[in-house]
This record gives sequence, C-alpha cells and structure tokens, in this order.
Amino acid sequence: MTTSLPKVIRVAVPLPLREAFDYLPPPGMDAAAVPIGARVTVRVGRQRLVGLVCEAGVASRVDAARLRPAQACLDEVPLVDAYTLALIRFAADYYHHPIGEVVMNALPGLLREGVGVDAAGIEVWRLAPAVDASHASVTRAARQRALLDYFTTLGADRAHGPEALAGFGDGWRAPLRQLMDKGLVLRERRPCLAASPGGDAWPTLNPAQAEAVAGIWPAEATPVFAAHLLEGVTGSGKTEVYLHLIERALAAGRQALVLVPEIGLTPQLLARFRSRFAVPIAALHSGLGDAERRCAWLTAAAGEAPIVIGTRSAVFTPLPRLGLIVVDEEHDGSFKQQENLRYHARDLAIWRARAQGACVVLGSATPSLETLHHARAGRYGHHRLRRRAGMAKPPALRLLDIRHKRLDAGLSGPMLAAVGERIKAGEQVLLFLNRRGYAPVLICQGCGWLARCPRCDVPMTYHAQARRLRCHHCEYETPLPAACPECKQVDPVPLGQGTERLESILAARFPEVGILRIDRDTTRRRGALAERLEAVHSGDYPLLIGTQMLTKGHHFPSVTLVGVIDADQGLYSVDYRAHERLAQLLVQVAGRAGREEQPGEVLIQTCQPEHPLLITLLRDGYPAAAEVILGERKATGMPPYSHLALLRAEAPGESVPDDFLNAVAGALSPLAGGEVDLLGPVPAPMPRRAGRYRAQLLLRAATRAPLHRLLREGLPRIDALPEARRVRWSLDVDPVDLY
DNA sequence: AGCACGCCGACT
DNA sequence: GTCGGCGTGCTC
Repeated sequence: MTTSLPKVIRVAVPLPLREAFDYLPPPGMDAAAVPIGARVTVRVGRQRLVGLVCEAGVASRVDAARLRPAQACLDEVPLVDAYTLALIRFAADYYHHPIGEVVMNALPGLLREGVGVDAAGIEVWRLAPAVDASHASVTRAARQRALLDYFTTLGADRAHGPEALAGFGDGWRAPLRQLMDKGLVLRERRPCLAASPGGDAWPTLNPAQAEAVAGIWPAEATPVFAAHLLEGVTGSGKTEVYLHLIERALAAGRQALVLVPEIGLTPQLLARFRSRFAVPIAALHSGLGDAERRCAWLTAAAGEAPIVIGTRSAVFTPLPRLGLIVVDEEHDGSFKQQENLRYHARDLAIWRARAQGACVVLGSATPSLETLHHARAGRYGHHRLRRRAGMAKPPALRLLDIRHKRLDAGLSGPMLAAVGERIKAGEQVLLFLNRRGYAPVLICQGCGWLARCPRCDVPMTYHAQARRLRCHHCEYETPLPAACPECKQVDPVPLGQGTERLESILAARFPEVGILRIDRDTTRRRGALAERLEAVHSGDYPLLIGTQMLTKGHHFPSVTLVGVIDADQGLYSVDYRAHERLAQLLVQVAGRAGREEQPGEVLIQTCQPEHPLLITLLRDGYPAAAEVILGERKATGMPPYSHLALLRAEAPGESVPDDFLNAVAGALSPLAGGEVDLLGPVPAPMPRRAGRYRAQLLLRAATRAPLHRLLREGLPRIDALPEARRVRWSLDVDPVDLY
C-alpha cells in the first residue's frame, strides 16, 4: 500500500517569515486547480489571513499531520500574473525580505485585505437636473456654495470624482453630503476608468528629441528588452520624448508604465498625458482613496489601461502587455523605499523590463552615478538632450566666496545686492536653504550650553514663530527657555540660519516686498503646498524662500535669480553620496531659473570656492562633475565600483545594538570567504534617535554574487542569534544613504 | 507580526 | 493564594 504525498498549495502569508507556507487546497478543490497568483484565506495559528498562492499542486515540504486546508480561494483567475509573481519572488530574494511582506507592498490595500475584484466602480457626483442657479437653499454655507458653484459652472452633463473634488480641501465630503441631502447633487457609480479625452496636437520634435525617440524605439518596432539613459538638461523636453515613446508602445499594442517621483505626479502632468492620449490612463499615487486605487490597479492588471502612471510602488502593478517603462527623474531618492521592504523601484523596473521583454528608459538631467556607470559601460543606450527647448541660454552659475565676509543672517553683501537688483527690476528671486526653522542651534553666551534633544542628543532647532525648540529627528519639543538651565544667564541666542530667520531678515531688509516661504512648516496643512506653489505664479511674491522641497520638478518661469545660501553642508558631510547629491541639487535648483526669454543666474555661497567638485561642476557641468565623483568612488571602492548591504540595529540599551552586530559579524565572518568585507559595527551617524541607540554593520563586496550568497546563508544564522531578539534590526541591500 | 506558554513580583 | 510582567518559541 502506498500513501502518496499530499499535494498542496504554497501560500505567501503576510508575516515576517522567510518561507511560504504549505496548505491543503480549500474544500472541494484540487490543489493543482488552485490558480497560481490567486488569493486564498488561510488560518495561521489562530489568526485568519489573506495570502497569495505562489505554487500549486506541489508535494508538501512539511509533515502531512501539520497541514491545514486553506479556507477559501478568493479569485477564480490569478489576481497577480506570472510576470508580477516573478517580480515579487525576485524582490523577496534580492532584498532578502519575507515574501509575504513583498506581496503586501505589491497589492493595493483593499485587495490585500481580501476585498473582491468585481469592478464596482468609483463614486462620482453630478448636479441634479434643473437646479435653480440662484442656489436659494444654500445661502450661508460657504463650502457647500463653493462646491455647488463648481458643479453649476461645469454643468449637469459632467460627473466629478473624488480626484476633482479633493481640490476643495480636506473636508469636502461633509458639505457634499449636505448638498445631496438637499437634492441638489446626485451620486452615481462610474465604471472604473474612463478614457481620457486626448485630442491635443502633437508638437514636432526637435532633432535631438527625434533622434532619442528613434534610437530608443524605432518606428514600427516590436519591443525587446533594452535599457536607455535619457540625459536631458532641465527644460530640454524629456517629457515630449516619453510621450512619443508611449505612442509607439501603444501602436505596438503594448502597455506603458511611467514611474515618477513622489512630488512628480502633479495634476498638470496627468492633464498633459490625458490631453494627448484618448485611452484610459491609470494614475497610482498616495492621494488616492482605497477604492480608487483598487480600481486603477485592476484596470491596469486587466490590460485595459494602456498607460499607468505612478510612484514607486506602481512598479509592482501587473501589466500583461507591458512594452515600455519610463522612470522619470531616475536619480530621485523617493524611488527607494526607506522602510520595511527597502527596494529601489528603478532597479526593479529594469529587472522587470528584462523579464518581460520591455524597453526601459531612465530620464534625468542629473543621472545617478550607477546609471551613468552602466551607460558608460555600454550596458544602457545613452541619449542626450543638450539644449533647452525654445530657450537660448542655460543659467549662469557663479560661486560667492563667503570666507571672512560679513554676513547678514547668512547672506553676503553681493548676494543681498543681487537680490535687491532683481527685485527692483520686477523679477522673481528664489533663495534656497535646506534648513527649516529659525536657527539650528540655541546657545548660552554665558557658559556655552546648547539646547539638545534629550532623546536624540542633537541640537534642537529654534522655531521663532512658535517660540519653541523642536527636534528635527523626533517628535520632541519644548517651550523656548527664558534662561540657560546651567548658568541662569538669560536669553540664549540663536546660532546659524534657517528659512524662518532668512524670511524675517529679508522682510526687514525689503519691507515692501512680498515673501513666500515654502518648507515643511508652511506646508503642513493638506493642500497648503499646492496653494503656495500656485501663489508663486501670482506675481505677489518677488521673493521665494525654500528648502529641498522647492528643488524638485516645479517650474518657476519668472525666477531669474537663484541663491544657494549654504552649499558647504554637502561638501563636509561624511556620507559617501554627499557629493553626488550636492551636484544633483545644485543643477536641479539651477534648473528652476530662467525658463523663458530671461536667462537665469545662480549664485552659490561657499567657504570652499576652490573645491574641485564645485569648480568642475561650474566650469564643465554635471557630466564632468559626475566623472570626478566616479573617480572618488573608484578610489575609495564605493558603489558603483562595489556592492553594499547595510545591517542596521537599534535598541533602548546603549551597548545592545553593538553587541548584536558583533555577534552578527562573528556569525558572518566564517562565511565571508575573503570576498566580502565586514565594515563595523560602527555607531550610526546619529548614534541615538528618539531615545534608541543605533549602530550599523556595512557589508561590501566587489561583485554581487558573494554578497548575496553570504546574506542567503547568513540571515538564518542571524535570526537564530539570541541577541537578535533584543534589538530591532533591518537589512538594506544597495543602501542609498548610510543613515 | 500575533499569540500562547511559562516562570517570577505586588495585589485582592 | 492569584494577576500580569515580557522572554521564548511557533505559526503550514
């Protein structure tokens, strides 16, 4: 008598477990009949979870006695296609992350929770027929009135989804409900995704653009895997190249995926796509409601949305007919997820394109060094757009030596004079300072005491308007101390510059001039950033002050002068990527200026005017600066000339992370085989944060294979260390910063 | 991650 | 005498 091994389904469950679990098929089903890529509900311990079927009809790896049947199969057909499942598997493998948690990243919330896929559509609202235009029943409620005016202006023929109404601020649902109760507005359901109007004219490409398009996707071609770098200075018309490439992909019957940075997915960009292509376009971004997200995702997965535009996580969207992936601003840090599964969407996009036989285009004015390195080695096609479309001159960059100069709130005489001139000429000025608050330090002049965060050991930032000290690394804040707690001398003084101080100094200096400050403090409220960006174009604010926030994507056509208050932070930093980031930042911030007939000027204050990086960047531009930085990386053996993985650990006890990482180093070094360097453990750049001590261990190897072999063999040993349960630890493969 | 089991301090 | 602290181990 033979007992055949039970055939099971292998299910990725949303738990931090390295392996998928085996289950007997749901009642009444044959294991081999359960669709791979379908969701099932299973019991794990005593909890009920939704998991994803990775394999079906396979022999179990565990004792038959331990097997439980899955409860139910939620999808008749695979929710996740084979390509996407392969991507999920690869990501779990490459980032050494539990597969169930990778699945969590790949699925929209509702589907993750087991909601059905029957496309119920999304809510839309329209004006009821024959509504009295005087709105007699809405007299005093301003928000209802604003909504009703909007509905009336656009007429009863048009229905409006949550996306359109979100422009009315956070609480638009309450006044809308009032309007529905009064019978003025009707609710209905719209099937998932309607086609965009399209219809806009297609401008003729300039020669460089045409050459790039032809080089990346020749007319009438069917796609095969290829990666391309599209290096185009700000304003050179990269988006137009993308649009033409997408047109070719659609003509070949393929889908296009466009990945953009978090702040890059603006209504303007979407409008541009929608006015070009008369097809359904699925937009996946953080502002979507759960139902909308599920809807857009399902439409894409069904192959019914030929174009999908989204941020980082959109790289996981199933696209059965994928032919083209565009990664716009590929150097942008938001493509790297910095928690849980620490994946890089650009890198996964390239893997995915290869696996699915698609073409991938990485676009940037300031490509990452990794991408440049691949392009130089001939692994990626390299296409350049050197000229700004329709504009004569790129902005002129100039260094201002501020050594031994009298500074007024960090502003040198020449900077102030230049600002004054531009304002007098009726032009707009943007001052960039990557530090919010009034001053980064508050110090006692009597004894040198300075206010530190008790949980992070770093100086607290003084916020003048709030009259409080805030830690920028945790939630801690206190009222402004009237006197030094050590020596009792009154009025500790602010030291250094923040955007708030810059604003107050400039307000005193240019009392008649409108100043607009854009940083996290002035844009905390939902919609406030959009309002302020709108205000930039109103002409009421000749002076703009901003942090990092302002350097990305937004176009300020009437800005003719950009002032960089402090370029030196990026020169002194210990992080190996600081120079790359500084070069990208300076070029990107310069790109905000002089987009029209007026040529722009960029003034950069520095104490290191002879620094080779700055000299090269100003004289020869970003590509030359990138060469310099690549040389530094080669000399120090850092990426792209090596491969890194970073183990981070934190715990409330001071020596606990270090003890853990020492144990890790002990467990890993016999496996390292001379091919992987174990650097550390060392304290993290911020050794204490939010009351927890932090340390890290860096793994470095010349090639990927031994590094990943070490991780594959070593992680189970780390899991087994007794020290491991006393710390919170995480692994970051290809870390982009060592914080 | 949950959730149980398990062995040591302050409470009805 | 119990309630509950969180260390340890398991979940197909």
